[in-house]
Amino acid sequence: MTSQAGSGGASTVPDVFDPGGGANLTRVRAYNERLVMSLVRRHGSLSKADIARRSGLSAQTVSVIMRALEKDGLLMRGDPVRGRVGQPSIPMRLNPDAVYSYGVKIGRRSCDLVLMDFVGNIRLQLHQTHAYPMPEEILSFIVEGIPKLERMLTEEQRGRIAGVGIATPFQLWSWAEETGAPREAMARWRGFDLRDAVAARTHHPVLMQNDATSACGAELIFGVGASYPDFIYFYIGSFIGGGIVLNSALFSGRSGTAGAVGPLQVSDRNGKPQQLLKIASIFVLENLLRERGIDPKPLWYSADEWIDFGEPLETWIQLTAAALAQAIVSSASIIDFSAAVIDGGFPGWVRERIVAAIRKAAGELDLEGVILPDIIEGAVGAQARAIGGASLPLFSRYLIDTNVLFKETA
Amino acid sequence: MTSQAGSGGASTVPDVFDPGGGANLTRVRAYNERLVMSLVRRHGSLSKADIARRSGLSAQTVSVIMRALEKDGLLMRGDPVRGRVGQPSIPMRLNPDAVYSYGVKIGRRSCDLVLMDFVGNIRLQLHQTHAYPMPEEILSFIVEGIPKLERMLTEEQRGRIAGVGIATPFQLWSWAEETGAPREAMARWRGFDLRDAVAARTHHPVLMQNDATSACGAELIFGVGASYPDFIYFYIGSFIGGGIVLNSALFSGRSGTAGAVGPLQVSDRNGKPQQLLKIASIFVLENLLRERGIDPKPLWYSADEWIDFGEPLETWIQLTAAALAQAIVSSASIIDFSAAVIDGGFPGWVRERIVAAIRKAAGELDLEGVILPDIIEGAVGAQARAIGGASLPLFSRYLIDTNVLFKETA
DNA sequence: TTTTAATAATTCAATTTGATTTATTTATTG
DNA sequence: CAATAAATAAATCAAATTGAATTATTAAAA
Repeated sequence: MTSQAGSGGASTVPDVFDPGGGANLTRVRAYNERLVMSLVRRHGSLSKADIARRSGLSAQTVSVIMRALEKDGLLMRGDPVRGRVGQPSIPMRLNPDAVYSYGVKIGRRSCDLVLMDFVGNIRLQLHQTHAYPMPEEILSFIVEGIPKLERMLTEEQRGRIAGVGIATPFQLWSWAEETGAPREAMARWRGFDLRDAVAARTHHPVLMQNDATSACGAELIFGVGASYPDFIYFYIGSFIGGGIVLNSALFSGRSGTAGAVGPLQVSDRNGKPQQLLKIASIFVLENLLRERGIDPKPLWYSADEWIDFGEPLETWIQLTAAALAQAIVSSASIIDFSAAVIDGGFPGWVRERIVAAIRKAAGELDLEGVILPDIIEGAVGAQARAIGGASLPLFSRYLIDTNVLFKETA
Repeated sequence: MTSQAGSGGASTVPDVFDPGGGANLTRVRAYNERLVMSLVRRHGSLSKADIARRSGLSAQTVSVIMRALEKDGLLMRGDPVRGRVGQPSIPMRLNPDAVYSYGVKIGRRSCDLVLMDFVGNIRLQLHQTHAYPMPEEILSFIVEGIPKLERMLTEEQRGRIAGVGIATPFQLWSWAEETGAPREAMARWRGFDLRDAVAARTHHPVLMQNDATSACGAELIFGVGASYPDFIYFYIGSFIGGGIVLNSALFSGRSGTAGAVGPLQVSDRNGKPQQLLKIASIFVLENLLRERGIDPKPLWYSADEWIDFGEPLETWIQLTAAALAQAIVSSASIIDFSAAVIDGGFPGWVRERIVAAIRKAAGELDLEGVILPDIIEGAVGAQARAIGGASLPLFSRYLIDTNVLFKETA
């Protein structure tokens, strides 16, 4: 039965890979608490009886859990709802001030530090622009920015900060060529562990994740996640990236690069196989503009201030849409996603045009045997990456996550 | 924050999609029991202390669980292992006779009914060939075959049958054209629910799953699953199909079609975008042989009796490998699979040549930004689909499955 | 060769945790 | 006032953990 297993490619293979660890009572409680909070978050507000029905837990269990969460300040009771037979129900909702967390977004032209509350509102914010990102500069921006923001909080509020989540492109050094940053300068990112560096200079827990994956996470918690249990997310930035949600959970994979989407093979307009990121990225539009003697700078001032560049923009949109349509069909035949979510560093009217073009292009492909996912626009907006970063510490402490139940077996 | 969510494509969208239900004590126990059995299965045999270390559960808990499983006849104790300091350990292994289950494979030219034991050995077997599969014939074969096999078992053994698992291609009627079956006859599969029909005529629980997904499941439990926590699986039959394993669990997706892989977009030799199944399927080889005036029948007698057709076979292998290489790279940029497993309805030497050709072809693609999965041969062999079918009832009752912990909230 | 120490596997008994069950109270509509 | 639904208190039950004890073995010292 288990005769031979092929000789494998290059990497070494673990002898036997164990499934997750065991479950116990304490973990069940932690899991159920997170479940309750996730349900409340999803629906805005729910009564204890509602939660009991939706979770399948007994009313008493839910009552105990929710009273504890209320006592901890995580939940707040709303005004009793009358008008139906029986005792009025008391809707419970998340206390926006229960938990804060920092989100950092590192971009090609700018860097953001935001303080987000428990329901996803940005409360405080710092912004810095740069010609190209440098490790030392970014590090100071973060570790000096944090106390700067904290001076605007009370002692009590500072105690409710869950941590710092950094959303950054991976392998920053490989940007150099296309973005015009000096190669030697960018090479300094190699071997520089930003997470460790920040962690060494703040007492908050620090988490780091790919920027597109983070934006995807923001969409899961605060955007389309409530409507779609699984989706593939594309974030069109300087380079296109993405993320994946399965069973209402961010799936980042064994190596953390699931949903990278950039290297997806698509056919270009000449029918040649090509990587998706060589077509559906903003740097391509930038080059297109330069070729036509147009100054591409307006692309970088602010995502909301693009001007309509006319023909080159339309050309780029068409090529991008054709490539994304293929990518969506391919991904749908691997995982039956219920939606493909499109967002990026551009204004809403560009996103709208891209989505419309993708829908059109997808309709023209051979769809036999595939169920085409709903192709929709992202709902979170320009700060998706920073918000996704900020939600990392929330994920790790308050949001539903199957892994809460199982022990680490290291 | 949650302003607009795009207008969606065609399908209707649920208002809010809830996460899974709550967890409780009984379910924790059920989960831990399955975990113990999965660990024992993976490793062949393990002592209680080994299980405690690997699961993170306390020694006492493991002791209680395993004694109960032994009492139920699911586990057997082996000979004490001496030679190390301390009390000798008692290796526990699965009792092969603890549970039996039926597996059905419906194929283009034949149908199999097997009785599998708890460790994946086929104990009894029926085989039937046909020009093309017809609902009534298949149904009689199954419901008459079951009592036929059961007459060879003792009363006691019959009581230990977990159920029937059917592995079948979906949408059988859409085969007609390429396989030369009469279109009207195949149309009878439309609206025929084989699962219900079988369930109505046997007292065993009946489960059904796509044939390629089933083969993938067999590979997970009895094949390469122990070495790779996540992989994409390709089964090259009349039409190529596949399956997906994530976190050591079969992922079949919302609609059950995850891992269908057939509609994956790849470039054909002329650079045109084409569906994978139009290139990497055995019916293509069949047509190739016919074009050259060669009788393709040897393809269908038995998977192990192919003859070397020379040039047309080599051509098909090269085209198939080129297409699969692209499919693997695309899938790896969506999910960072650790392996791509190749199997199909052909002899081992063909599989070997295909895998070698894929490795070569993959090396020639643009791999920037992707980690190429190990490309390996399937380890289970010709009966993978039937074995995968038979393991469905095992999955549903004895194998680890995160869902065991959570309530159905319907 | 005998004795003693160390170690590992296993199990027993008591404790703790947390969900469920049952019964009760409260607030509302019709 | 009857019916109904929400919420909760007390008692019960299931299962994992903790700490201690038992058993079987090897390794090393006398």
